[in-house]
This record gives sequence, structure tokens and C-alpha cells, in this order.
Amino acid sequence: MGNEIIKYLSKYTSLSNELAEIVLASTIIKNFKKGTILLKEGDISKESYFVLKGCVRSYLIDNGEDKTLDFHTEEQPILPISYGKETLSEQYLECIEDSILTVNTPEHENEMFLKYPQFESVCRIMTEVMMSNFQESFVNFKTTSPEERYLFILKNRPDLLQRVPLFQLASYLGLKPESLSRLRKRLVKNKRL
Amino acid sequence: MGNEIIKYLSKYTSLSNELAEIVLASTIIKNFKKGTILLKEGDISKESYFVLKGCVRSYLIDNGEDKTLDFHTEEQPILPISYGKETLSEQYLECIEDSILTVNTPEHENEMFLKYPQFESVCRIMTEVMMSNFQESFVNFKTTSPEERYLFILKNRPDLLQRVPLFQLASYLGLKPESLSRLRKRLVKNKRL
DNA sequence: AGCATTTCTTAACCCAAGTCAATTTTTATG
DNA sequence: CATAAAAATTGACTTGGGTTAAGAAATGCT
Repeated sequence: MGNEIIKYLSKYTSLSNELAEIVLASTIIKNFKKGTILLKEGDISKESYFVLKGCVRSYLIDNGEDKTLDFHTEEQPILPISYGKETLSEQYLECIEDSILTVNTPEHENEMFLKYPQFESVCRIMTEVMMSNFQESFVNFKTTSPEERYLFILKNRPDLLQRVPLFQLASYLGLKPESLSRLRKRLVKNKRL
Repeated sequence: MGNEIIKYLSKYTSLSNELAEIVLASTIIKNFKKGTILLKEGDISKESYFVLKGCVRSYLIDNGEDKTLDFHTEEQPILPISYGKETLSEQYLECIEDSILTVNTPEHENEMFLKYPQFESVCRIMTEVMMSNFQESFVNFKTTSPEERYLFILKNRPDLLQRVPLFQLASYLGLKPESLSRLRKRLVKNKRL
């Protein structure tokens, strides 16, 4: 447990064995019980994460309504919107399963940058990769209907349907639970899905 | 013209006078006529931009349908989704006004990083800022209705309504032109807007 | 200026999502 | 295991966006 983060970094940036050792040695891994709130509205976000095991839901309360922004599962980074900023978070992060996460802070990062300047490059590239992936998610959301989004999840993250309650999935897809219920019914009827 | 980019960088990162000079001296500024396509489907994206003057529309053709992803105007960076990646772009970038842009390439960046290692830090921070802003845009889009999005534009980027044809604004808001037309009519009727 | 093209608006109709309310199913908990 | 609570479904009704088609308004062009 823990070298997943090296595997992940290596996918996008060439990491020397030396630097891999350093990253691995300085990575903080923590366990969180299901239900743990990692970040809540009004907090200042001081940590970013990487999911080794489990599932973290990102959401916000908008006019009293709980709206899921994302589900983070194995091998995915979690970068809070206000991470490293002074502004108060509107975002919540909740472990919806027992989870094992690497935990990172701006202070820790800066320390690493000073000690190992090559690490700055790794982080810049990773942020660029995350930006690119995130842009793709946005495009995907913007150019598809709720039905297409549901089918996309079914195809690309089928595990989510087992791990996540439907009413949370609904808000993730931009729907009310009742509508997701009807959408699913419609699919079964029309396409024998 | 050109020191806007320094002003922009300085908003988010502390730039030494020396580094500011260097950035300014090595910044490439180009003029583009209205209608210029900076990036098109199938291209490999080799340039990122910063708008000094004008307007660049980002869009893609999805099932034959033109869908606007963003409008980039003065003081805004343009980071193509596939910038620096090997993958073929699905995205288009078009100057919808005569525009003055700074032009940047991965090669140029890497050169700068080698010569001026502090510049890597500037770029990392800028990418983090862009990531954060972009996440906020996504949240905004995901948690609002087309009407709310229209009112948001009206409030926060009123210039767009003068600069951009409504049918392009419609797809930006996630609507068909006919629906935007009705939406606007509805607003006038109900809220005397 | 005059004509063609593009953009914008309007109307009628359909369908999917929202709303509200009630019920069923599933899950948690003593 | 029984009961309460939470989650999911269903139904009736409203509303707003998509579709198609037509016409009006604005813009471009020679």
C-alpha cells in the first residue's frame, strides 16, 4: 500500500528511482472511517489526498440541496477547489467508505520543493494532467444528456453503482432521485438494459 | 501591450522584477485576424495563449453540432485541453474578433525552466490557479439552470452579450438558440429585465 | 442600394425533468 | 428479529427545453 502513488505518478512523468524513493518515504498515509468529513463548508482547505482504497464524495450544499460534485475512488487524486487558498471552502469531502488516503499539505509540498527541486517539475506536470482530465470531464458533462451520463458511468465506472446510493448518483448526474429512477426504468423498458 | 501578462501573473505569484523582465522579454505576441482558427479537430495542440485583446471561442463539433466550451477575452489564459499531449484535439479555437495574443509552446516553456528554474514554480502555481478557477466554473455550471447561467453572464460578463452572437452564447449555456430566445422573452415578461 | 445569407424570433407539439405526495423496499439499530 | 429510518419507486401534474418549420430582423456583399 502506498506505491500506487508512484505507479500513478510514473504514468505521466518520468520519476527517477531516487525521487520515487523520496516521495514514497515522505508520503503520509492515513486511515479514515466511513463517515469521516475531511473538509466542510467554512473550513480552509489545508490538505489534498490520493485514494489508495475506498471512496470519497465531494459535494456542496446549494440552497439547502446536497449536490454531488464527484466520487473519488482508487488511484484518483482529490484536489479541493480551495486547496492552498485563503478562501473558505464551500465544498465538503466525506469518506463514504472506510478509506486509506495519502495526505498532503502545502507546507509539506513547499518543503519538498526546497529539498528536491526536481519534485516541483513532477507536481507541475501532475497539475497539468489533472487540469486536462478535469477539462475533459467538464466537456463530457456539458455535451451529454443525463441519460448519456448514466450510460457513461455504467460503462466506465460500473463499480460506482454498487458503491454509491442512487440519490447521490442522481445529483452527480445533475438529476433528482425521482428522475434517475424513471430514467433507469425507461432504459430497462426500451433497451432491455 | 504585453505587460498585462505580468500584471496577471503578479496577481497570483510573487514575481521578482528580474523574472518579470525575463518573462516580458521572452513573451511572443502575435496579432490574429477575426476568423483565424488557432486549433482545429485532428490537430496536435502545440500552443497555449493569453488574451491581451480580442475574443477567442473554444468549441467542438459533437455529432455535427457546434458546442461552445468557452469564450476567452482580455486577461484570460487559453489552455487547450490536449496542450502538450500527443492526442489529437477534438477542440477548436477561433478568434471571433481581431485578437492580440501571447503565444506559448511546451518547447519554449521547457527552455525557460532550464534557464530560470524559478519559472517552474511560477508556472506550477499558475496551473493550480487555473485548475481552481476551472473547477469553480464546473461547479457553477453543474449547480445552476440555464436561466441562472444566463443571469450570471449578464452580471459578470455583460460585455459578452455585445461581442458574441446569441446562438453561440446559447450553446455555451447548454441550450438551443430557440430556447435562449424564449428564456430571454420570459425574463423580460416576468421580471421586466 | 439591393439582394442573399445569416441570425434571431415565434409558434405548435412532444418529451424529459421537476414537484409533491404516497408507497414500497432496503438498511440500520436496539 | 422487529421496528424505525433511509432510500428508492411510482403516479399525477407542471414546466421548460428540443424539434420542426416559418417568418422577421440584421448583416454581409457586390
